[in-house]
Amino acid sequence: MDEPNRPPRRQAIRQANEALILSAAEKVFAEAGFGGATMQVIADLAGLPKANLHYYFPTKESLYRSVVKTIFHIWLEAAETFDAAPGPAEGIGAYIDAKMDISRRHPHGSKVWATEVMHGAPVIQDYLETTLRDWTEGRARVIRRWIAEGKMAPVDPYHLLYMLWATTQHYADFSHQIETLNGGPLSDADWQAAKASVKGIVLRGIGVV
Amino acid sequence: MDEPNRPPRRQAIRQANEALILSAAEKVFAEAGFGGATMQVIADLAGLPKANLHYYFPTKESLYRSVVKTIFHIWLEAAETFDAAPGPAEGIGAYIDAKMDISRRHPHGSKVWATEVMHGAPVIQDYLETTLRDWTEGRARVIRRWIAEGKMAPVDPYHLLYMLWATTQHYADFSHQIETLNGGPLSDADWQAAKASVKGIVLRGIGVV
DNA sequence: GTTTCACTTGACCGCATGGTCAAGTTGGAA
DNA sequence: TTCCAACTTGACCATGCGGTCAAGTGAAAC
Repeated sequence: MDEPNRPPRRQAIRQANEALILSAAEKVFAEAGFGGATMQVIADLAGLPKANLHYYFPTKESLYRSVVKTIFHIWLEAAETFDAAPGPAEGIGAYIDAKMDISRRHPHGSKVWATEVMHGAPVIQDYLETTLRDWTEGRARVIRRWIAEGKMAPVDPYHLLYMLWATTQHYADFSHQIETLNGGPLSDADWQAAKASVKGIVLRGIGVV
Repeated sequence: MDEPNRPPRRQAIRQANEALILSAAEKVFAEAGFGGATMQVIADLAGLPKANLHYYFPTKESLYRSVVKTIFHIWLEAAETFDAAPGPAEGIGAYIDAKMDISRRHPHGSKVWATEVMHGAPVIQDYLETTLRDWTEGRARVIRRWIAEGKMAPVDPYHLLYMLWATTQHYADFSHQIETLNGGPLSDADWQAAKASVKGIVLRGIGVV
């Protein structure tokens, strides 16, 4: 972006504080929603005075916006797995793995994104209409090609993608419900089983393996 | 419950007003979250003075609680489809149909539920631990029986149920994203296609049809 | 050493919001 | 007709919140 020339020490402090605030904000926004979150609580969690938050992020909304964009870009990176794959077994299998890993490592971000979309995407509507639309159409083309090449069953690419998104993000967004039914947090083995189950049903469902 | 003896005319007014308020509250809570929703906005949407809301629902939280319980009971009714079915093709197929129909007819309620669970289920935790846990264990038993009878592939019942919940509710919770990608609201035909896609992938994925 | 400027922070402000209240109004029992 | 309880409603209050501000502090440039 447009980083002004800053001495390295200062810049390090800035980056560290911004990361601290973003991390705290992600958690608080996820657990309380935008309206329920307060700058004071975020400040306390970050270990900074409230006024300091407003120094780095002028308004609550600008802070929120940064949090939402962070998770979105993490997801976009997971897209890489989709592209270079020779067929659906590898491409979709790896995409499920990648998204499940993100659900495990960034559950807060996923929840913030979900809430944002449920509220009508007031701050990232433009992303939906540009970046996400392009990305989705691109993958849909790949899926249609695989179908044409006889590598998978003829399913609607969009509804398949919705199923992938829904299922993988469910493990982040509804983690509380899952953990309640599971009698506690998911272990490493539980996560492996979850990934295997999802991949098994989806891949067999689209005629692969 | 414990309805006091009330003259029929009065009771009709009461029921009508409560329904009016609940409907408005469901929409506002879904679109703004608990913290973002205001009693004033709900009152305006219901066409009643704010003080009147507090007459029927003493606090904002009690109103919210009623909204959450409403959608939960609607979902429980959809469970009926699961029980009497002779096998997974009919049982799970009908369950998907039922839940997709609910997503279409009650998108607001689904969003409120999703937000509630994402926030750690502060007001319905007991429901998760009792009603939902029992329901889930019951269906898991049915699925295991179907597997034992060779009627479907051996998949983990819980992860299968999570996939069903995630996928069907996605069409309600992420309706805004779906409509953006779709270029507008889903038509009757779109919904039919969605149901067919979901059923096709899931049923084939568990070795049915 | 001096100056400068990014950064820190406690105190403060205006406003919106959930909730209250007391004065009505209405429907129905006697 | 009388009376009571259910219901309605505008005005009001206390609180918590996002955001501001002005007085600091300390690291780097000269």
